[in-house]
Amino acid sequence: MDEKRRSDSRLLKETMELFRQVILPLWHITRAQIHDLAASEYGITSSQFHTIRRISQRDASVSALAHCMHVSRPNISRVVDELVQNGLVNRQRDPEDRRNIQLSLTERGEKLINDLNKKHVRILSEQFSILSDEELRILSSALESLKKVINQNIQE
Amino acid sequence: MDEKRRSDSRLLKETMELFRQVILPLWHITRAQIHDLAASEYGITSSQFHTIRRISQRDASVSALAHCMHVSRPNISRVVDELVQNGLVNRQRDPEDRRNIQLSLTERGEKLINDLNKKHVRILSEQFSILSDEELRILSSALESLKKVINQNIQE
DNA sequence: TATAATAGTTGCTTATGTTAACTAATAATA
DNA sequence: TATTATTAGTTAACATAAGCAACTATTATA
Repeated sequence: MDEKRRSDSRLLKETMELFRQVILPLWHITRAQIHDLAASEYGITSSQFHTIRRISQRDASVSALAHCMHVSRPNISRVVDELVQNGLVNRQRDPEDRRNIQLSLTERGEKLINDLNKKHVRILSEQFSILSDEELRILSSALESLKKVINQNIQE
Repeated sequence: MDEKRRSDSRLLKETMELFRQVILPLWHITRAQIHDLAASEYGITSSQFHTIRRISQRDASVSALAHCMHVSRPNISRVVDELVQNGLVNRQRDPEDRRNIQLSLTERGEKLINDLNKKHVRILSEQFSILSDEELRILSSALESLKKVINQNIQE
C-alpha cells in the first residue's frame, strides 16, 4: 500500500518534470509562431490575436477576457479599443445591466480569425506530420487530460 | 489507399485543432504561473527565469539563448546584464575566440533555479494529481512525441 | 591586406503589462 | 428609502519586454 503510493507519486513527479521540459520551450515557440503569423500576415499584434480568438469562441466582456487570459482588465480594455478602431470588434451595451458591454466580432473580424486559424492549423499539421497515427491518437488523449486539468484546477 | 490517406489527414487536422484549443489557453496559464512564482517568491522577472533556466541546462552564449528562446539578441543581452548585476550569472570571455562570452550560473544562481524548479514541479504535481496513472503514462508518451516535433521541425 | 561575417552591446521605438484613481450602474443593507 | 458596497469598464502614469538599426571588437575569407 505504502509501496503503491510511493510509486504513484514518483510517476507524477517524473511526468511533471518532463512536462516542464517540453512545455517551457514550447511556450517560446508558440509565442514566436503566433507573433509571426499574426503580425506579418494579418497586421495584428499577438494580444489582438488572442483577444479576437477568445471573442470568436463566445461573445465576451472585458472582465471575462481578462480573467481567462490572466491579465489585468485595463490591459484588455486597451486591446479591445484598438480592435474596435480597426473595425474587427463591436461593443454593445447590455440593456439588462448597463454596466456590461458585450463584445462580438464584426464580419471582418470573423473572417480574419477564421483565415488565421486555418493557416495556423495548416502550419502545425506540417510540423506534426512526422508523427504516426498511433502517436497522434495518444497526443489527442493527452490533450483531453490537459483540458481536464486546466478546467478543474487553474481556470478557477 | 486514397481512402487511407484522407483518413490520416483528417486525424492530423483534428488533433491540431484540439492542440490549439488546449495549448493557447495553456500558454496564458503558464505565463501567469511563471510570472507569479518567479516574481513574488524569487524577485526575478519571467525573462530572467527563462534565461537562468536555459543557462542551467548547458552553459550558453547570448546568441544561443536568443536562438532557442526565439527572441532577439539585444533582448537577451540586456536580461543577462541584469542577471550579472544581481550576481546570478557569470560572464567569461573565451580566450580561443574573444568574440564569444560564455555564460554560467553563480552558486546563488544555481541554488535559485534549483529551488524554483522544485517548487514549480510541486505546484504542477498538485494540479495534475487528478489524473490517473494511466492518464499520466499517456501524457508522458505524448510529451515525448512533442519533444520529437520540437527538435525536428522547429528548433532548427 | 581589404572585405565579410560573427558576437555582443547600445539607443530608440513599440508593445504589453501593472496599479491607482476615476465614472457609471447595480446590489445590499441599515 | 437612503447610504454604502460592489461590479464593469476606462483613463493615466509608469514598468517591463521586445524589436530594429547602428555601433565596436574580433575572427574568417578572398
